[in-house]
Amino acid sequence: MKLAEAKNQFVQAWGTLGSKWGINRTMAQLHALLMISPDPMSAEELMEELNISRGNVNMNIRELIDWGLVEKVHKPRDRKEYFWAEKDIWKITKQVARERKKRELEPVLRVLDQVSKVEGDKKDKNVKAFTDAVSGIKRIAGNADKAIETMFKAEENWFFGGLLKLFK
Amino acid sequence: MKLAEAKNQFVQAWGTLGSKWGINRTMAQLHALLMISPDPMSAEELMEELNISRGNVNMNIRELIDWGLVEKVHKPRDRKEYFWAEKDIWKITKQVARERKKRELEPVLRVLDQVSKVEGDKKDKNVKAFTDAVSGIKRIAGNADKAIETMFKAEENWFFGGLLKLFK
DNA sequence: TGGAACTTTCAAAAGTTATTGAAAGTTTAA
DNA sequence: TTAAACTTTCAATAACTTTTGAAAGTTCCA
Repeated sequence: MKLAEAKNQFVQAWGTLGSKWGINRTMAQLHALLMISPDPMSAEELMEELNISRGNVNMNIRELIDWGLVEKVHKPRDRKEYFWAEKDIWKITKQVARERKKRELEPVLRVLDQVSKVEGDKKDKNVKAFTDAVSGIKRIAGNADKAIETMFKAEENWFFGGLLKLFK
Repeated sequence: MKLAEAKNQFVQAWGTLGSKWGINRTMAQLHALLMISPDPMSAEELMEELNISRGNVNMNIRELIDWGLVEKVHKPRDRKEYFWAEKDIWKITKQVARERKKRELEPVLRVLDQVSKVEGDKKDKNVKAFTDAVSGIKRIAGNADKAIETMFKAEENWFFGGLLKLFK
């Protein structure tokens, strides 16, 4: 397989994966493209490679910057902005986990705390089913939370070594 | 907080969470409703609680059944179908992980295997950046895959006990 | 200061996904 | 076999999300 073809397939696959996990397809494709680019890329190059408008590149790159996955870089003697993506997959994984935890897990945990204050007869099977379900979810979500926190502090080695040793 | 209000907030929160993770909001809401219901519910009850059409209930319940999270149940002397959801959060977690792995992780791993056969000069920095990125992703994805496989075999206790002990 | 080179914004258009509801299909029991 | 009670399907449409592109904004430097 030629590099151009391989790149293309990779960018498509990353876009599809992203969209199945609630990430804008274009944002994921931009990220894919930057991840496999040894050099920072300009808006023009990104527009060109993905056949999308300047506005679209701008918005999605901004979002990637907001997620902490991409940075602007400036080349000396060049007014254009270039974009560079973190390439260490372990750092990317941690960063995505950190953001999703903050944006999605934490708000739900707050609601769970609220609703677990439900008042009512503990003998009522409806109340019991509700509180049982909520406390179960809180328990697992709280543990997922701790797991992510630990991951932030951990070395890549912990994941590729320690965790897997535990598994076998 | 009254049960009715708490239920409502929970259903909304679960729906929002689902939609941010690529799961149809209605499907997630139906799941939430069934998780906190001590008894199986009929299509009518679900339509009523969520203010949605019969067709919509039917499609999304079918999807939940397909994900292995909900079952049809029949009551004696009643032609109606009722729906019941698994309530053990550990089983739900494992089931969701299993399905997403099959539907989303595995297809990507197949593409990664394909594209890592890229031909070309290993000295070319573009080829190098590409193969480095792809092999990094394969490595982490393969490990996530193993982690999920292990989770399938594991007891809930492994997660709530062993894993967390390792963490501290 | 003016204007070229660039980036950002945002309202409208296109594209995608979810929902409805009516019609078709199925099952049950008399 | 019939018809009532229920479920399923699917084309139309509504709702939502993404993308465009032209206009506005910014920055740089002659």
